[in-house]
Amino acid sequence: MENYPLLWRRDVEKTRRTGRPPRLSVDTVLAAAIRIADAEGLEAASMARVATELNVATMTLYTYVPSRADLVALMVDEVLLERDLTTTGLAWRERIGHFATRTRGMFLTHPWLTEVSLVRPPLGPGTMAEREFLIAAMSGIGLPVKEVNRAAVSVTAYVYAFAREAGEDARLSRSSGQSTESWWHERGDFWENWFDVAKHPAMTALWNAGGFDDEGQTAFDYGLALLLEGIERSVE
Amino acid sequence: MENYPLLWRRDVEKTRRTGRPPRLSVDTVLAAAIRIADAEGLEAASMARVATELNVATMTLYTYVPSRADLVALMVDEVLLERDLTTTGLAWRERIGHFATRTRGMFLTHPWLTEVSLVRPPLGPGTMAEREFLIAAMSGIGLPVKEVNRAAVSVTAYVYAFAREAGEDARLSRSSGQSTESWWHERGDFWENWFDVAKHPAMTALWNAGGFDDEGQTAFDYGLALLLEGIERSVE
DNA sequence: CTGTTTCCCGTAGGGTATACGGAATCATGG
DNA sequence: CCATGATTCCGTATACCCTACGGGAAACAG
Repeated sequence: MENYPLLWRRDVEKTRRTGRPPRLSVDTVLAAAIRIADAEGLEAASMARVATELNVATMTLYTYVPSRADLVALMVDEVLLERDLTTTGLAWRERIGHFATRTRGMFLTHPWLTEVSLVRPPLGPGTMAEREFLIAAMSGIGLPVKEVNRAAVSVTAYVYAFAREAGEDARLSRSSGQSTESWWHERGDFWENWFDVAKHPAMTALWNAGGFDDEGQTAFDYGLALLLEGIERSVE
Repeated sequence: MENYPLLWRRDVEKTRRTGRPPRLSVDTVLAAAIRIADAEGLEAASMARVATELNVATMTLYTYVPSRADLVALMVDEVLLERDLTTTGLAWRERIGHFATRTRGMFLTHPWLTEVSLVRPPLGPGTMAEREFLIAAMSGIGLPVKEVNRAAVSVTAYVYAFAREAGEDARLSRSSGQSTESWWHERGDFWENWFDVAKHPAMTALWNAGGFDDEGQTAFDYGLALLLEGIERSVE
């Protein structure tokens, strides 16, 4: 695990001359694995399946990638980088909005990201580009040095929480063939047959007052605005 | 899936008289599964493994639980409920703090929760108790009806994001036998050998200014305070 | 003892990652 | 044209996963 030469392969020149030339490349393998995982989930992108897709034997993949864990790490860094956060001439709050949109899109395109842990991330270009983007956005707006990273981490956690939720929604919808909306609708009888009104007075009251009529994105926008306003206020 | 009688089994009286009496109970099975998952991860709590632990054959478990998916759903609702959010006489902000502490503790005790999706949650007492607690905390502080649920959802997402992170940390630490701190330390050479200072000026500048010296909890507290202050301000 | 109900469980089948060692293929130098 | 060395390619074998199906065993009521 943690194969820096592979993660940073674009920055390293290849000095390969002799020997049997490879039929594939790391990027070919990655592209196939990501394509399968996008459509059928991370588990479907098994070594055997990816190999079949590329018309080689399973063990051939181990020529390009040391292990499946490494393959997944490479996949993650790849989609983080491909999200392409670069912007020009945007104010810091707009940059955060851009970050949120792109991150959500990334999870929707690659729902298998929800099946991977990011607390020990691949130390590759994708991860680094994300940190640089956020630290840059939070720097130079007048925040005390000690608070720049705190603000970046808070916002990241908040944005990722909702993006991940969207990704999980997409993943479950594809794998079960049923949208989450339809899933809830199918469980409409729960509220009549099992929900105990007496034990849940606050929910019941709010329900009767129409407090649950929101669309999906509303809560996200509400909280993000509070966070960003709070950060802005701590500058003045 | 979605077996309400099992989820709400405590509210349903058992009318069992005749026939061979069971050796186990749903709660016994759940307890064993949770114990194994706590110590070795969700995958380790396989039907075969749980059965072995209880000295019965694998297929015997299917007498108590319809499928493994149902077992996991029951495990989730169980630990959500056992978190026990009940409080008395706390102000709303303190209640949210209580929620955060208990939720974090739950993820630390049961790190396998990070391997389960909660976007289509088990509709059992644990899930409902959580929603009731949060809606109750956000009600009666003067928020417009439309904003009560938005505030509850925002805060939930934020709190869960950090709690989940703590759980993933615990899970990886146990499964790899290495703490995340030691993991980072082991990768200290990354910054010297692979990190491209020229491409990451904002990170580099902040690093040199000592902006990355924070402890873990600091960022969480920082953002939660902003969120709660924002909610409070929208009341006045 | 009989009838009834319920629990208990053996079998069988299609998937998974990867250590190891040998075969296939290519560029080069003589 | 052949020998050499480097590299890619891949067959095999292992232990575990979930669960449909249906028959055998056990306990209780009367």
